[in-house]
Amino acid sequence: MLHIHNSLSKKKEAFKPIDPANVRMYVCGMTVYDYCHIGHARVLVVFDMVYRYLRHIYGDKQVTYVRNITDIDDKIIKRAQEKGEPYTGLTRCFIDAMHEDAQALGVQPPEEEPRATSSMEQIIDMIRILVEKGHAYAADNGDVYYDISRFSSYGQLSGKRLDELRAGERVTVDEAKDDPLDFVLWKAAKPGEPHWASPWGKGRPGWHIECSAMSTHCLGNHFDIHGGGLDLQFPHHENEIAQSEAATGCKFVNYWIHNGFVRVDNEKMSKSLGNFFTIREVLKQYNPEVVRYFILASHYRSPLNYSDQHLDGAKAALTTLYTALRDLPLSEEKKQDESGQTAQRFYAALDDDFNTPEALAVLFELAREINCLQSAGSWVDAVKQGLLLRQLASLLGLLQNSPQQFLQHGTGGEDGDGLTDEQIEQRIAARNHARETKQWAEADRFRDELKAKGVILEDSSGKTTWRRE
RNA sequence: GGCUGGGUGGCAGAGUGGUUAUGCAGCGGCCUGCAAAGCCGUCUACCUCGGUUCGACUCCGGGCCCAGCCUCCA
Repeated sequence: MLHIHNSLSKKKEAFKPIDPANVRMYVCGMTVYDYCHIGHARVLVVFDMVYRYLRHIYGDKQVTYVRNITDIDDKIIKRAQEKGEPYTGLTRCFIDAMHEDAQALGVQPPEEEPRATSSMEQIIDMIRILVEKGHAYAADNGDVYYDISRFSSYGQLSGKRLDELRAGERVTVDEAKDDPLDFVLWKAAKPGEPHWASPWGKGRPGWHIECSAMSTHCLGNHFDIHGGGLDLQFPHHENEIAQSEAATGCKFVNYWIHNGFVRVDNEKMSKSLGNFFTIREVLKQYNPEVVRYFILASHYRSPLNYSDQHLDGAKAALTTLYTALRDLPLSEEKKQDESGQTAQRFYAALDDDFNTPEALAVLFELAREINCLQSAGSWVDAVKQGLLLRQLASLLGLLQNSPQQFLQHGTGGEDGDGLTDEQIEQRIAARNHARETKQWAEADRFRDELKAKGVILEDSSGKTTWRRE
């Protein structure tokens, strides 16, 4: 049975869906004013894995995954002004880029991808309800604020207490607010800013309210899982709970999942620190599957240190797995029996709060078994286990490419050596000709030349195969 | 300052009150014309000080160190 570490209770809990026929998950997506970085890649990949696993348990049609797009906010407006273009052009560009990045990483699209600008009706509606219920107030400056004092359990998710927050020196005082901790639901538009009409005048939504409005609109007032990066826990998710529960009168979310940060040199990767690597930058150097493996090789709640060494390690590990599959005919579509111990251990690992490192360890043991079966000549069993390996790995979105494709062209970006497959094959033939007449120096020269260009030759069972390192 | 989370072998990274994580790297062997890949074997661990226990890396307490949140951020 699946257990999830719930940020709300800070404990591992058995996962019990509200309705097993429709398991509902909402994840906070991107604010689209720049390219996605590796931190965003982690959110995309981690929750894609969660999504895959939920569908495995409850059925493909029984899981609804919603991931929003924030396509209007201060930063978007600022960036568009800097670039001297309409904000819609800017967001369109980065939404497309995000979709490209996600697809490259093998991230399956969610069922719904609501955008703030397409959800104004629901957003305004929720603010109106909050005002009517006395949980929000319109200030003199045209903004509408959420009244924190009316929501008694505020701080539950982030483990914060109101008096402690107030004691902190970093809460900025805004004259228009009744309480410095009140947060904005509706921002009055300044001249020249994009705006929408509302009962409180022209303006745009605050950041937090859009997620409350979109999630409850798409998934209902009460749903199963809400996820996002750890940095959203406070104040974003805390505020979402306050807004949603005050507006609907229902419990908002049962399980909160937060993934850990990506770090660079032991420091959080973030836009504000400027120490980020964009996904597309990294993909010039590494195969997207390597990036995916790198992300899943750590537990989702642990910090993930980014470096070339770690990606090189991920590539080596993935090469080992693909090598085990290399010589097997894996075209068969038949589903493999999963009642064996290996598959059970794999699923037990994922059941334990999505322990992907443990699950990967099982895959390596399976790979070794396949290699042993192959060298023992047990081809039927080797193929069976090979199919099982690929079947299990599909839950992680790994090993779905052909081994040949990964091993020969998996370097990421272009094959940098300028050699075509035919040229490589020609040299292999020339080398094997030399080997037949025992001209070893000549044969080694061909191999060394290819090695210098990053092409590794391997002679096994009377055949020569090649791969790029 | 308040509140979280964490400190595991050369590196990365799981886990457990007494028994092999796993990957990469190293070493020895098998295989190979030689390699590579693969297989077998093998060496490096559990921040520190106390406590509980027959026994703790694993539980409890103190300390040190690191990261994060308290402000936009996945």
